[in-house]
Amino acid sequence: MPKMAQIADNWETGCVMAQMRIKDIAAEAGVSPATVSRYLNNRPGQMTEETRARIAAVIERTGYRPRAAARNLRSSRTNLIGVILADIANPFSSAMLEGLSASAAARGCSLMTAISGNDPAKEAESLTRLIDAGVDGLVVNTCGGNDEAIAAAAGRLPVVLLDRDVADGGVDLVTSNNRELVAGLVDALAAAGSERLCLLTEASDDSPVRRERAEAFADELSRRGLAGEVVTLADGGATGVGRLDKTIRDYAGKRLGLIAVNGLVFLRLTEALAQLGPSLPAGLKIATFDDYPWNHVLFGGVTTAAQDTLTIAERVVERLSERIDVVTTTVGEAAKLAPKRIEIPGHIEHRASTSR
Amino acid sequence: MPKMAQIADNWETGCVMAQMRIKDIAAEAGVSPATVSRYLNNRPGQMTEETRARIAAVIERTGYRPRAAARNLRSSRTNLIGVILADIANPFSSAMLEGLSASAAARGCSLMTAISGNDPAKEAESLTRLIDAGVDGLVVNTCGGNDEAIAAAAGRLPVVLLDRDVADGGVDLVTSNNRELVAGLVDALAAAGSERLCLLTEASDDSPVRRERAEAFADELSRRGLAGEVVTLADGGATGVGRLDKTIRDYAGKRLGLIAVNGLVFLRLTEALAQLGPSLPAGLKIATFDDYPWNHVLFGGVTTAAQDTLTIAERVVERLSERIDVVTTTVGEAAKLAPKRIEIPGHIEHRASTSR
DNA sequence: TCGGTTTACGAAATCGGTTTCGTTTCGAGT
DNA sequence: ACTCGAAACGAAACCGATTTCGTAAACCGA
Repeated sequence: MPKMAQIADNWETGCVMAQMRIKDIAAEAGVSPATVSRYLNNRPGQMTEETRARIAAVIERTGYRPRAAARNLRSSRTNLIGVILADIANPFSSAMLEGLSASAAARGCSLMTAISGNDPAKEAESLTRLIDAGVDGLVVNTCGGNDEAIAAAAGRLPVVLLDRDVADGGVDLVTSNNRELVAGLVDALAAAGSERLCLLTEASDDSPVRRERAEAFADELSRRGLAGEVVTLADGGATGVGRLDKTIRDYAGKRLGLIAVNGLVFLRLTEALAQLGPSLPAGLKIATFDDYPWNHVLFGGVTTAAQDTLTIAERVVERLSERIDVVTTTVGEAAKLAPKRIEIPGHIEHRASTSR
Repeated sequence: MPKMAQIADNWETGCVMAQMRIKDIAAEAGVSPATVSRYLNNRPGQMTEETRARIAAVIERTGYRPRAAARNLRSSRTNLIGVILADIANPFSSAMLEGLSASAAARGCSLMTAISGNDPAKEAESLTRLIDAGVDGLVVNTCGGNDEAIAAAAGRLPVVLLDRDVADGGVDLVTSNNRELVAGLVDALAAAGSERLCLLTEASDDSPVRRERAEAFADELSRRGLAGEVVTLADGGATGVGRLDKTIRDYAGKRLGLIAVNGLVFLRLTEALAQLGPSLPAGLKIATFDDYPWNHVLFGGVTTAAQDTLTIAERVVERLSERIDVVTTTVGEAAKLAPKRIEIPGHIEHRASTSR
């Protein structure tokens, strides 16, 4: 007769049957807790096929599930991945979360998420909260302003940066190949006959991503000998729209091509264009980063630099797993993985807004 | 001299200093671990102000953080809230996640998230994975098809449903006041002069939310003596667009008013309208559920039934906390909270698409 | 000054797994 | 048949906090 946990009768009674412990299973199967543990984690130390079957049967029958807290305590591993996102309203982040969730689940891990809302203080707080909660590793899409804290965290546990790098750069980073995407959009506009190109950005956005895209844009222009500039919009609706409006009017009919550096800027561009009329002014071509759903619909389709979010997510989790394995395997400070920068190719969705 | 953990020297050496345990802190402060624990959880049993200060000083100096796994094991509480979302691409879900994250953090909890992607199998798997991970409670935005499993889960731990109910209904639910929102949109269209109203839905969407909105729509029409119907689009782009297109052409010029039952349907509506021309056909008025960013921009602004996502999130966490407190406080099956349905009022954003 | 009640705190049990280490058993080689 | 090495498994320590229970000191009114 097994020793029962709590109030519970366990079997064929249909009643409460709360909380079996590993020793109950062991007793019922006529083995030791250690053996059941080995079964649960299919450990190298094999066991008789018969033993295995007996344990399996008992677990099946009782519906036993090991308590994670106990396991975590002893093994100091939680199978939890912490994710800090700067801005969940951004579809890039949503898509990323879905991808991360799937990739993590495939490895038996769950996600603990925190959202900074682009607030460095919240981000810092999330960092410590997730670490305190005992995550095995951390995925950070930083909003900036915590570079030293993040680097410090990366010294204490596996960290992989998502899309946005930190200053000193000693941390793994997975990102899109922004330079090639910029080149692709410039290609599309040039092919559509644009002679002068503008990259539209926001003043408040000083992220490495924006900077990288702006630099690539400038390089690309000079490489091709095209005219153009980076137009920085003031923040807050009105001014930005006014500025845009002016730019567009100035160049209307002059084969202008516009690239929105991200989806938000593109929305503001749309707003400005709406004042001119619902279809694109003649000769104006536009393209944008970030594959938002409305890009399929607005202006009959907007040419878009789409990131391969699923692959990015998969590689982030993959890299994080590598680090986690290294940490839990190796002993000292030996065998540290060198920080790595992983670029995932995106692609250009050619749509009506850059047709000739 | 305190007994040190692991390799670590702890103080003013600037070196590794890994992993202090509560007994190290206790030893260094000259008290027992029990007292330190009381300090950490500021327990009723007070301590001398001097003792408190001494412990605080040691913790401050050493940067000690209690290991969550150990705490979880003993107290069988994790301060983790599980969240299962059906479709993260939906801005409603993103907004909800942000709200939940904030509300949970305010209560010292973290979020474990899973995304079902509208796949019942994934949802079921997420359910067990989160429960196994030891979450204190669960927030579920179900995709349907797991009603019994969810009800069963609600019997074992606190569960609050988000936006979508389950069949038998014995579970807490927080949702918007869909009936009033429907009435508000009908109001807006009627005020704009629409004589015949259609509610556009998708065949594949058989969610309780859609049903509730459809019923409310029918009721509202008959209450006002207005003509109208629920138009169900076939799924998959082309057919749906064609059907829409036909509906619109049939009624064009006849003071037709359209309501998209959700943001996705609205996008498809936009697609169909794009074929007719970029501005709304004369006499056609439109309105939609879900406050997506593009609603501000398309057609000069689309009248929208906006849900109060922040309040919904706050109330979800609040209700869940209540249940968690009850569970951890009371002993037997006594003092069970009765299931509760909480409706959070939303509001109508009146924009250009329903101006006269 | 003396019983009686708080208050402050320590010793030790406890949560439920994992892991180490040792013992027994089994099979193969000579 | 006997030895030896590997395989299968059990006993007990262990992870690091919380919590119960007990005790000594402080307080307090009569």
